[in-house]
Amino acid sequence: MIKVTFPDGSSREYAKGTTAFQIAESISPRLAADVLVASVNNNIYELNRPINSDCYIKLHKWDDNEAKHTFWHTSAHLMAEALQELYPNIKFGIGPAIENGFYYDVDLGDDVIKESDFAKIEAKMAELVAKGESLTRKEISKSDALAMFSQRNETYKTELIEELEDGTISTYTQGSFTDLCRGPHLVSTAPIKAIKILSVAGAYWRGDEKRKQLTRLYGITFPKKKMLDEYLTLLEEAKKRDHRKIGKEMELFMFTEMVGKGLPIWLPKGTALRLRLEDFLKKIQKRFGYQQVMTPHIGNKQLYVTSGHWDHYGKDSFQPITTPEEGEIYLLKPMNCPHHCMIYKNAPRSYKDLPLRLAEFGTVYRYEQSGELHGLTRVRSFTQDDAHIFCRPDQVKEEFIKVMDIIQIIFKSLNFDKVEAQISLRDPNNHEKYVGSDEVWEKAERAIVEACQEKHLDAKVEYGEAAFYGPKLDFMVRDAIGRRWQLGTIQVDYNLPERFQLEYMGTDNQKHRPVMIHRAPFGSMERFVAVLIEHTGGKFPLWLTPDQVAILPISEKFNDYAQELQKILEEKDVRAVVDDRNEKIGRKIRDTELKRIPYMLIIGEKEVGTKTVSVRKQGEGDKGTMSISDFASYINKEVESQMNAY
RNA sequence: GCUGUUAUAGCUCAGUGGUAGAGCACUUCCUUGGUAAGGAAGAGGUCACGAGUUCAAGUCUCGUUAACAGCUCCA
Repeated sequence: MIKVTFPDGSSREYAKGTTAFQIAESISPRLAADVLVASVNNNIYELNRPINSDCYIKLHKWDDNEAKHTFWHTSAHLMAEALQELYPNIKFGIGPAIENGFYYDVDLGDDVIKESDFAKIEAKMAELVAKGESLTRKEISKSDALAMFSQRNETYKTELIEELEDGTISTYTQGSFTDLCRGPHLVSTAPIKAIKILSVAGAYWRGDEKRKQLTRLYGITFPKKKMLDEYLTLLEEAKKRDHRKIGKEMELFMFTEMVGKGLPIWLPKGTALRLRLEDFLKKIQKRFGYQQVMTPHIGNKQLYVTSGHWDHYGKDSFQPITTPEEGEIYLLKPMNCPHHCMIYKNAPRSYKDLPLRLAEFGTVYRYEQSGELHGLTRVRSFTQDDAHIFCRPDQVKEEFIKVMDIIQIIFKSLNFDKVEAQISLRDPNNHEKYVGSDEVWEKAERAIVEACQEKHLDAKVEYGEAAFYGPKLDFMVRDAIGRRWQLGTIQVDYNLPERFQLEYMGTDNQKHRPVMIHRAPFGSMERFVAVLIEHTGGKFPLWLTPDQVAILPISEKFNDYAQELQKILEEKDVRAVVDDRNEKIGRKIRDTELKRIPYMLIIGEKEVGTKTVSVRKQGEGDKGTMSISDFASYINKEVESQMNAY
């Protein structure tokens, strides 16, 4: 007998070799029907795998991620089986479960899968599910695996097998389809009741641009049709928050082919919003001892040769600008740091001058690959809320922590609660990619890790993600459909001070090298505003929103009073617009609600007579009447409390 | 850059090789109203751009440009 312990602490005895499914059955038929996979001592087990020793068990139903993951992994195999029947010459790459669904990378030879083929594939998958095929696992030796897959001409699979260790290789078979796979899987495809192929795309084999591009087919499945419908509805809803859609609706920014792709144009309302964000940060930076600077949009090529950027990015950038004067070469600036280094060098610096914190809303130009451009989140011209802190080595950690504080203030005051932090370090296997000595890198990496520990920041460490000149700490948030974007960033740099020969005079009357910290709390104004739009669905906080109040006269007779009111509010720093159209009040309210303006003032005979306003809040309805000055101070108080939240 | 998809009025989108459409927005007129769409009329088009097939192309083919999803990249 073996002793099986359950999550609630209770335990039962079963015969050796009992399966998780039998255990579920022994508890309740309902559980047996719903359970998809089990964790046995924290390893995922198929339901039909015998359990041979005492263990801790957790039975997973759909709601557990373990179950979803297994469900989708099996669905990937099901899709592969369908593809094998539909495209006999197919070769398989890999087919994992992902956060929402699964994909399979396949080589179709000369065949092409188009969106119009999805229905056919879905139908074939459903047909296979109806057969009620079960999945069987088989341990297989490396030589047998190689023989089996090379006989089938599965070159991608054999490449994978070559890298596996003998004794750890297994296959899963359902129907006529056998896949190299570690598992685990559902015991049968029968629970897969709702199937949707989502999209098709190219994907490089093993993520390598230089290798063959395979066809990647994305899909998602559910145990119930209703769940699929709900998921698709959720996707539709998320698309309504897309910053590109809202940006157009609210007239915040635009693009035009005539100016060029990836070159955003800020419209008046978007500019107002952005300037308010910039002012907000400037105020904080002033408190933290920063000084604003301004530098040109181009710089001499020599500047970037010195910084090292020319070597690293010269070929993949906007190409140099030449002048009528022979030999003059300029580059559009792709970052502000070299300019700021020159500001540092403009005067001899003493240890007493440090830290020197130079801030600039610096517009930079980067030649992003055309397929990478994306709304405001990835553009070719953008403005960094950049600053460079030049400090003594002993000040690095303290300065780093102060920057973390600024970033926290910003995220907190804008209610960004789901921010993920990531420490990006060197790829330990490939030091060639980076400039600077090992010693300097280790020092910088240690400073970041220690700062995070000191601030109790739960940051994920990623190797190989560092910039070529130094390690960094990034703050990421997700957009409407779950894609991650980097916003705030802090980077320690021992490299540029070296290259630019930056110095300061120490207490010992000797020259020393300062350390440089690059930082941008928003990341870029473009990307930050994009993410802000998606987080708020365009309903910005009162202090930020371009139009705070809409004045809605009941009829044209009250338009004059409305104009007067607008002026009074403007004098008290309240941003108001008047809707003087010849429309009924119901219509004006509806249109204003849809424009996401936070407050509406309805004025008619009553209000004109008593010098009052009838207040309506967006999304909440009628709030009653108050005097004009009461309303203005009410708005100002709300703005103030939002801005002083930090 | 690569794979797939898309491009028709300011916006959202119909359109079967045979006279270019709808709703919203816009203009004018009527209506002068009390908390989410009042009524009527009008104007608005190089069907992204360039070739080709055809008696005839918004529609079919090819190329270019841009956008969308993914891959790769992201100083």
